[in-house]
Amino acid sequence: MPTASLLEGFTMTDKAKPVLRFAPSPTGMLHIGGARTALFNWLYARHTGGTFLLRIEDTDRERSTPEAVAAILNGMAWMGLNWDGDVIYQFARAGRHREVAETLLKQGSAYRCYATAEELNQMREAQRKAGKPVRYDGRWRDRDPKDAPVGTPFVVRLKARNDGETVVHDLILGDVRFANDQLDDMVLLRSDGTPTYMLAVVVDDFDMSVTHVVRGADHLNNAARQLQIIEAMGWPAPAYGHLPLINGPDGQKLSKRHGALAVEAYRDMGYLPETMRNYLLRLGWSHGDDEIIPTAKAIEWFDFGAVGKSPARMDYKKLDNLNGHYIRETSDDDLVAELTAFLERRSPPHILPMMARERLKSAMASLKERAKTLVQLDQGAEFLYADGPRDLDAAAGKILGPEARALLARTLPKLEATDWSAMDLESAARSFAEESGLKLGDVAQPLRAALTGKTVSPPLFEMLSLLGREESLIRLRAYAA
RNA sequence: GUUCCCAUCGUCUAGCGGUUAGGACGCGGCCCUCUCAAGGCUGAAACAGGGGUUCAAUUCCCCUUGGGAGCACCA
Repeated sequence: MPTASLLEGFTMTDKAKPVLRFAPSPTGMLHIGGARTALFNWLYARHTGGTFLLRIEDTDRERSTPEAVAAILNGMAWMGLNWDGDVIYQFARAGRHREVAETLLKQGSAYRCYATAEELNQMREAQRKAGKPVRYDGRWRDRDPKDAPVGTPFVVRLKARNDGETVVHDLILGDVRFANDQLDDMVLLRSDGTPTYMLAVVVDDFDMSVTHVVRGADHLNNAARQLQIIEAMGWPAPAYGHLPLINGPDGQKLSKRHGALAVEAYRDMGYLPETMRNYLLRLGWSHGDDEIIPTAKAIEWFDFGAVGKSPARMDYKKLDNLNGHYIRETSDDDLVAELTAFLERRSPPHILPMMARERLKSAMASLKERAKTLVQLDQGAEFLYADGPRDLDAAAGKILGPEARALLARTLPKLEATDWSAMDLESAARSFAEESGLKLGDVAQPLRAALTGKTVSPPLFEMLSLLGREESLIRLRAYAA
């Protein structure tokens, strides 16, 4: 029976609507795979008007940390995945889990196993040597409890059926069948009396009225085992959906070696949450030929039927392209705010002066065309941050040789004669180039190098005008000879 | 080893028995152009292999091969 106290938190739960959950274990950051699992759960809940719960699986006291919990919550918040009701902490429910184990024990669906760790290791070793499948051999399954050694610690194991088969009806993979004799008697309660994950998920999902268990495909095998517990308790089974895993660009398992696994790392690399949602969604899910799928559309369209079955690889080039799209799509004001916040998050924080923000705002329309990430946006905007002559980067230094400096010097009077509007500046430069038998580009590149310190920038004459006559001339004169 | 899952361009994918096998990223070319982008046009690029089923297989079935996951008193 569900405990009353637990259900109180979910008064908003509509019994007729789906209930989904994301259930990470707080042993590390929210990584990209977890983020996608959370996203798919969230999308389906929002699509159906159902409920999306967050449960922290912290039954492993050794490895669970408060820092990891915070990281997961932050990651979810950044991704824009809001959950309904309060966060549920699994460890707090250990009493209830034990209660279920007791019930199982009482009704004969579970038994005490007194095998020691060394004993089990030997057993597995022998099985491996003999080339046999490695699994618990059921040595205490049918023993008379009277044989139990007194005062020895024991675990509680499920007395699983070993005939017939268990079928996982999967929303994504279809029916997956497991012969019951392949599944051994899993531990429900450890020798210290704490519940294992296998027991805890089943009990919590039932108590939380979860209707759809959607998680990584690494749990597919577990589904069969969990179904056995559910069957033993006579509970209704949830619908399952196992998402294919995400691999690294090389097709191998996504690991630290590929870098940047935590969702926060993507934030720090300058990706927008909307980009991450769109990218992760398309990694394994499709809607015809659609590529650009804003979150609102995703909610409208999402369904498990269109989830692919095969594992996908991360493609950073495509991520960049998508991010560039969403950066261009973002309003100039919002981007200034994003970039400002991004720079302030840095260590050490970079606080932009008011003047720089003003310039940023004016230049943003041009700047954002050229950036795929906030990092690139920052780099492209650097020349706006402070006054005075620019330091030249390598390429700009190469351009501003003696000849170019002389040309720059000859160009200056022509510019000074204008009203410093972009249009006037450009036509002055054009006619000067024509008179000198040069192309506009020949005249423009030295100007650009001196003005920005780089060979790449937003349109030159716009930038001259934006920086103003005074500031521009200071920068240009510094390199005119 | 064993159980389970998967298999269309380099990558993400559309396809749900009959298609010139489509789109996107990336790559090449052209156009635009003060640089770089953005944008437009365009090119190269795929049904892992072998058996069946069928008038007809990318599509359905089997095998092989290749990837991946699970096999703990972790989750």
